[in-house]
Amino acid sequence: MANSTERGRTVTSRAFAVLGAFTPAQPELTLAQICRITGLRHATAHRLIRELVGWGALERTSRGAYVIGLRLWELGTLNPRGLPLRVRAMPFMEDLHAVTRQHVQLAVLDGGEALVVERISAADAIPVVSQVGGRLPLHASAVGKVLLAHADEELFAGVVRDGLARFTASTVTDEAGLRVALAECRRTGVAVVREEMSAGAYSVATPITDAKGRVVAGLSVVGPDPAIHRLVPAVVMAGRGISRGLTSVPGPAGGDDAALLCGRSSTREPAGAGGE
Amino acid sequence: MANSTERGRTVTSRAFAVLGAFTPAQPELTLAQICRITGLRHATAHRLIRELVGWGALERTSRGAYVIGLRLWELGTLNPRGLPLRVRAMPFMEDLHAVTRQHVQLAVLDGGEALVVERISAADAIPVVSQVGGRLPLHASAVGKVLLAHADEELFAGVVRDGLARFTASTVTDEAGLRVALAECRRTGVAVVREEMSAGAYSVATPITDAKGRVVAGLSVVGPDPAIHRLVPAVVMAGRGISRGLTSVPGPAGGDDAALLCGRSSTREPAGAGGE
DNA sequence: GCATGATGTCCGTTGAACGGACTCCTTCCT
DNA sequence: AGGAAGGAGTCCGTTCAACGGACATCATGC
Repeated sequence: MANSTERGRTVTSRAFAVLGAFTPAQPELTLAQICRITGLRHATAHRLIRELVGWGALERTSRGAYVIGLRLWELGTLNPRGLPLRVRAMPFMEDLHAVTRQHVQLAVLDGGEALVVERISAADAIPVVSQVGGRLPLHASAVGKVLLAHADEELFAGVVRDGLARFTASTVTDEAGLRVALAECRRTGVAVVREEMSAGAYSVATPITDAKGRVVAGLSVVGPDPAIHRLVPAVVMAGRGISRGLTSVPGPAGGDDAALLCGRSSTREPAGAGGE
Repeated sequence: MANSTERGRTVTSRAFAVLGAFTPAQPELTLAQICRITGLRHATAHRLIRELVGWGALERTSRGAYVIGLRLWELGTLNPRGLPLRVRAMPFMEDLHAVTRQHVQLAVLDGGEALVVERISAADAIPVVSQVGGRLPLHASAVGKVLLAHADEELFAGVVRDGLARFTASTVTDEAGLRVALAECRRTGVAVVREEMSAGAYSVATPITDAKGRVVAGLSVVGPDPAIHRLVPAVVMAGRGISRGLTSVPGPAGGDDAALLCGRSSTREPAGAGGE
C-alpha cells in the first residue's frame, strides 16, 4: 500500500487516494505532501482537493494545510458497527472501567485487523499503542484473538499468509501456536494475552454477540498486572451485558438495527487466484 | 424527485451525492433508493457504489442494501474537532454527568448548525432530539446559542436569513430577541434555554475555548427541571476544565497556531535545514 | 402466466478529467 | 538585497474514462 508510483485509474480512486493519505500519524497534510504520498500531479490533486473541501470531506487549517473534514466524521457515525454499537456498549464499558481502573477497549473486525471503536483509558494506566480509530493485529492482541477465533477459516488463512509479525519475545508467530490459542479462546470464551503486543501489557478479551449469536465485536481490558486473569469474570460480565443489549431492539431510531450489526466481515482481499 | 439540483457535473460530486444520501433517518439504502435520492442513473450509481464498496466507504448488508463503511468512520476519527476534542472532554463530561445525572452534550460549529460530537445520556433522563453525529439549530439550543454568540456577525446574518424556525411556543424567532439572548450569553458566559427546542426540556451551555481563547465548542446539560440554572456552576466548571486541557497541548515547536485543532502538526522536524 | 421493479452488465459516444506550462508567493541561502 | 527553490493556484488543448441507453436476470405480486 501507499505506493507513491501507483497509477490510479478512476477518478474516485484518485479521490480516495487523497483521503487515504491521511493517517493517525499524519492527520494534517499540505498539498505537496498529498502529491508525494499519492503520486498525483499537483494540478490534479489541487482540483480534487478543492472539490473535497467544497463538500466537507476535507477542511483547510489556518496554516493552509488540510485535515479530514467534519462532514466525513458525521457520515462515519452512520455506520452500524460504529456509533450504535458504541452507544449500547458504553454503559457496560464504564462499569468495567470503574471496577478495573484499566484500559477498556471495544473493537470490531475490519479488513483483517481489529479496528478500535471505543476506548476508555485510565489516567494512571500503562500506555498502549492503540487508540480509537486505530487498528490492532488479530494474532497478537486479545480482542484480535477473540475476533479471529470466531471468524471463518478463510480469514485465518489470510492472517497467516500475511505473516504473523513479532512484536515481543512472547508474540505467537507460528500457525500451530496460534491455532492452539484460538481453540483455547473458543473453549474458555475469553482470550488472555501476556505481553504479546508490548512488554508489560497484559490483556483479556471476550466476544460480543448480536441477536443471532454472531460475534460482532470484542471487548478487552489491558493492564500492567500479570494476574490479569483475575479480571476475567468482570470482562465476561460486561461482554454478556453488551451482547444482551444487542438482542433486544430498543433503538432510538426504531427499526431493527441489531440486524445491521451483522456486517460482512469477510476479508476484502484481492483473491489472487480466480480474480476478475 | 423534486430534486432539480441533480445535475452533478463532476464524478466526485456524484460520488459524494451517493454518500450524502445516507442520513441518520436513513442509514441503510438500496441501489434503487440511492438512485431516487440522487437522481443518478442506476448504471452510474451502480458503478460508483461498486467502487465505494471496494474502497470501504460503503458496505453491503446481508440484505443486499448499503450502509456507510467503517473505513469512512475510521477516517472521520482523524478530524481534530472530532476525536481529539472528544478525548480531552470526556473525563470532564463524565464528571458533569455524575454530578447532574442529566444529558451532557458537546457540540461544535459546522455549516450554520451545531454538530453534536459527544453525548452522555442518563438512563432515566428525558428524551431529546439530538444524538452523536446529529445537528442542532443555533438559535434554539443552548449549545447553539453559545456557539453563535461567539461567532462573527456574518454567521449571525446567515442564521437570521435562513429563518429562525419555531419549535415550541418559547422559541425565540425574532432577530432582536435573539440578539438580546446572545448578548446575555456573552455577558454571563452561559446560555440558558427553556423549552425552546421541545417542551419540558431545559438546558444550560457554556463555551469551550482553545489556547488562543477562541470558542471551539459548546458544552451543555439538558434536563427536565425548570430550575436548570442551578447547574450553571457545574457546567461552567466542566467547561473551564476542558478549556484548560486544550491550552496545555504539548505543541511541537511553540505551536503558536492550529494548536486548537491539531494535536500535532506532523512528524516534520522543526527548522529542518537542507530539506529531506 | 404476465407485469413490475430491482440488480447487474455491456459498449459506443462524448465531455469531463488530466497534466504540461505558466504565474505568483513565500522561504531559505548566499 | 538578490536569487534560487519549492509550494500554491490557474489555464487550456488533448484524450481517455465516465456516462447512460439497452439488454439480461432474478425476485415479487396480481
